[in-house]
Amino acid sequence: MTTFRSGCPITSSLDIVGDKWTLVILRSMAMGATSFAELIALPEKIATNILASRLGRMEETGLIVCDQAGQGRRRGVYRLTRKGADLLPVVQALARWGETHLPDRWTVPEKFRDMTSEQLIG
Amino acid sequence: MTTFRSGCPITSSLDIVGDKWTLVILRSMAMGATSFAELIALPEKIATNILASRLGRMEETGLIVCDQAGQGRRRGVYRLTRKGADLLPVVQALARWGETHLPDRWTVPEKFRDMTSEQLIG
DNA sequence: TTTTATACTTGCAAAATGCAAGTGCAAAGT
DNA sequence: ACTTTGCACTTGCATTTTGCAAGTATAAAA
Repeated sequence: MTTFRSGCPITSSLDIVGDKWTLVILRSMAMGATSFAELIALPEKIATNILASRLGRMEETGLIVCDQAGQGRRRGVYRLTRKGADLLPVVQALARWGETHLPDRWTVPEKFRDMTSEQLIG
Repeated sequence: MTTFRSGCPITSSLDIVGDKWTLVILRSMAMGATSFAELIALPEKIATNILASRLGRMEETGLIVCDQAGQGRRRGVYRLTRKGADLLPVVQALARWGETHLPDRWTVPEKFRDMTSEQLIG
């Protein structure tokens, strides 16, 4: 269970997504990733135990759902919920800041820049 | 020195501001805090060693500057740079998400919601 | 039926964070 | 002048989070 540092909505949001990996995973899912394997293959090289733990917490906090989840392994695809997709403006703002203020970064795809939360959950 | 996990501007931004405290400090400075003491008094209760270390790193990465810094203690006031102030959209997006999706959170001041980066550095 | 791929778990090392206490300096009080 | 108070830290150590390497369970493919 998440314990909030204060009632501030900014701090509380950070208590949920303000770790090293959650928003990176979210970015990748916004760009189309749906499986554990795809997320392991990212250039950022997240460790398997961290990914499993982050996906678990993101499911708990309602940012993602896992279709045909249930018994054993091979758990099917992860999808963003409305709650998760609504974090897109945060990620887009980070992209914009990085492109403006950090040297030699990649350019994000145009479609990502113009995307809306609605498009992600369709 | 910051080591980036990849060339992605989103991930790289998170390599700079994606820890537990940096954006909370930034929020407080956007709302007017300028001194160590004011930041220690926040409801979030950041520890003194963490605050000192975060302020140091924020200065290194160019998010803030410290006026009349120099010898000994009593280092004067911290101010946001343009680079730091430009993170305001990220914080505003977090505020919006928190107010929408988390229960029983405070409401951020209207002036904060409508604020621009330019107003912060004046 | 052996191999391969996916989706994890486990054990332990390293790094980040947190708590409590102490330190150095300057201004204020007496 | 001398003590006290407040500010801005530092230090030492405990706890939590993250990271690496290896192993495990299941199912589909060969």
